[in-house]
Amino acid sequence: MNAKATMRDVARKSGVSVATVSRVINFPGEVRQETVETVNAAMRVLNYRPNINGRRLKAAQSRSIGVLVPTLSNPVFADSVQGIEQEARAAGLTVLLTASNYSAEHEAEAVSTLLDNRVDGLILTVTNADDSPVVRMLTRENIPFVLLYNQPTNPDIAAVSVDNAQSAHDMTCHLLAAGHRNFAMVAGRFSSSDRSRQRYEGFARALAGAGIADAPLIEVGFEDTDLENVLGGILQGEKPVTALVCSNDILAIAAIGACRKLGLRVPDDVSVAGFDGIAVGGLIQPKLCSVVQPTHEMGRQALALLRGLITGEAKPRSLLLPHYLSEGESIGPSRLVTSCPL
Amino acid sequence: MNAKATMRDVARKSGVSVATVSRVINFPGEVRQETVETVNAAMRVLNYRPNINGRRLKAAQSRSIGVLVPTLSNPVFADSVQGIEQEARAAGLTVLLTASNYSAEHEAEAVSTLLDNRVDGLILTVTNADDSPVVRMLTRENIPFVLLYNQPTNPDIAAVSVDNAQSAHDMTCHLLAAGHRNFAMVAGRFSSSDRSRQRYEGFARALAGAGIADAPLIEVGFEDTDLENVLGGILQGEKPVTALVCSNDILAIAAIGACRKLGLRVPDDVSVAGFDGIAVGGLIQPKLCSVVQPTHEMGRQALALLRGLITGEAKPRSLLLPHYLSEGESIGPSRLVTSCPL
DNA sequence: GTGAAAGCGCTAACAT
DNA sequence: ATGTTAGCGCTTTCAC
Repeated sequence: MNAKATMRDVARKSGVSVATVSRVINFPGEVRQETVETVNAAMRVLNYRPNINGRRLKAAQSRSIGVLVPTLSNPVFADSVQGIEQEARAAGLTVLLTASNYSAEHEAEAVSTLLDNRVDGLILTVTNADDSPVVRMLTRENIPFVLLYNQPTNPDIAAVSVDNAQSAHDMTCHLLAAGHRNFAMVAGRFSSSDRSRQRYEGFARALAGAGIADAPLIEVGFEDTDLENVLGGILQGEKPVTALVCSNDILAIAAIGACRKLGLRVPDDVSVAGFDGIAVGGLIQPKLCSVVQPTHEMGRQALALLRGLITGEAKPRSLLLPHYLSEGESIGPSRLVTSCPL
Repeated sequence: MNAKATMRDVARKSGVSVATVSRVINFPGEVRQETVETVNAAMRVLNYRPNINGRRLKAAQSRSIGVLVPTLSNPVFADSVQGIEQEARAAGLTVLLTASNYSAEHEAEAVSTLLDNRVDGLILTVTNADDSPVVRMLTRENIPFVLLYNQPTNPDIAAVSVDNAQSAHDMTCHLLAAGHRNFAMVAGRFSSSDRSRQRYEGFARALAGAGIADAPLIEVGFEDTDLENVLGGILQGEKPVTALVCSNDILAIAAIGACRKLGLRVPDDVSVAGFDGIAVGGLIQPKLCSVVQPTHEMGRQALALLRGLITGEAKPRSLLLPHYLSEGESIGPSRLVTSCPL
């Protein structure tokens, strides 16, 4: 039925030319008031809706942006997408969304699809910002883009993140100050997340500064929710770990669950620290101690920066947003501190 | 620099016509092998990328779909979007995402923007499926769409959901069976969520069946995370509520937190039930007892149905997917059950 | 197997 | 203030 009225139909119906209709839509000020009304009436009657594809073809820009995140299942990403989407809506930009499932292959494909869609720019989280085919492609093709959560070494790459290494360092020092000496880190696969690696580096550096060199690193897949087996060994050995630093909150929450199953109390027997500061961390028992990132704000800022890049008003730059340690009951003093004052 | 090679550039470079280039892209079988290779080579050299807007303008369909959810901050929506996105990617469809923040006004605007983008169809969760300007608009404009989570009365509207009333009924019966007689429901604003209302109806019906008529209803905004004040009254009065049914898991988790702050133990003093079955519910202590919806699968099915509607192979229909009660420790016997066998 | 040309719906000179 | 017209990049008859 409603075979989509075109501008011509509107023009015909209101007895003007298509140019005038176009003007009514884009620059109503340049058209006589009376004509404007006639045309608007015709549009309403015909239930006219401009075909954005015609416009885009002409304008050579789409007023849309692409967003690529590893997954929406981790609230840290969902929240920033929420922030991006809000800002984008306010700016009249359409958001095209895709997820990579932490796979570098999917990343490349997904970005390619986004580019096929002629997005004006992209916001994305890649597995490894310092060695990314996607980043190279975008740079080569001269497409405005902003990395989110990634913290690239190259300062000429636009990025919005927290200082991953530094914040992991902070968290580790916090645990050292609580008397812990026996550490382990549970980290998402480095090959899937440079953030995870950077956080590990901060962790290791803090320990090195305290003269601790033997903290085990446990890399896990991002789907692993059952940490019981993998943690059993280090938590129950003869030199049991008392402080578990996790590279994100999802892992931390899973770790707390695993501890419990192993009959260990958190934080009495083992302290658990997380990363990201997702909302549920504050709702669980014990409240999760975490490095809080301003996720929503990061999304907004990423979009703001991207808009600048698109218009050419901004140059690519790395934004390091402030992080902080949330208060939380998942961290306590080391049970092994007996007679050894720090 | 890279002023975007067009099909003409490729044609010129490879000494053929644009028609042939187009064929190489769309029907390589119809072109001589040798030509195909020449053209492909030219495309590679020129770093050619088809302009989808030209194609869309011509084809009058966009191979894109719009997705509208209340928020991405609730995992129940984030997860289904994840499911939609996965399926869409597999089907070569682009996803345009927007959020309404539970506002009917935003809904209308957002859908309008999506339609401006000439999406082939939409998947959306509206505040009230039975009285929705958006649903009317889509129906009028004859745009394929599938409601997600909404459970409309009209069976001719395509929808994918669980049976909200029935599942709330199930949950309430479960609590009745545990000996509870003093109920309250904590529900998201009915004006923002028809699901919430439907769940309340199931709740009320179950209680009516048990001869209980005075269970308080507490409607809260979707941003309310602090339930302490609002729950204090009913949990500590002279006839304290022992069973709290919440219209979603976020509320339930917040409710458990509130109980704790009020000095009440869950489930010893008060049982708390949730809705949705989000993953974190299984990670908190006590494990949340909830009505589980197959969120991811619902997203996938919604997309599958939408695809059918778009191609015309399917007719609109309401899909009711099975729900189940998760095991959880947030529900226990009523502490008031002393000598009163059910 | 390949090319010429029309046209998708829109915008923007340019003309009146 | 309004109309005419030439494309934007692509697909698709229809010829050859």
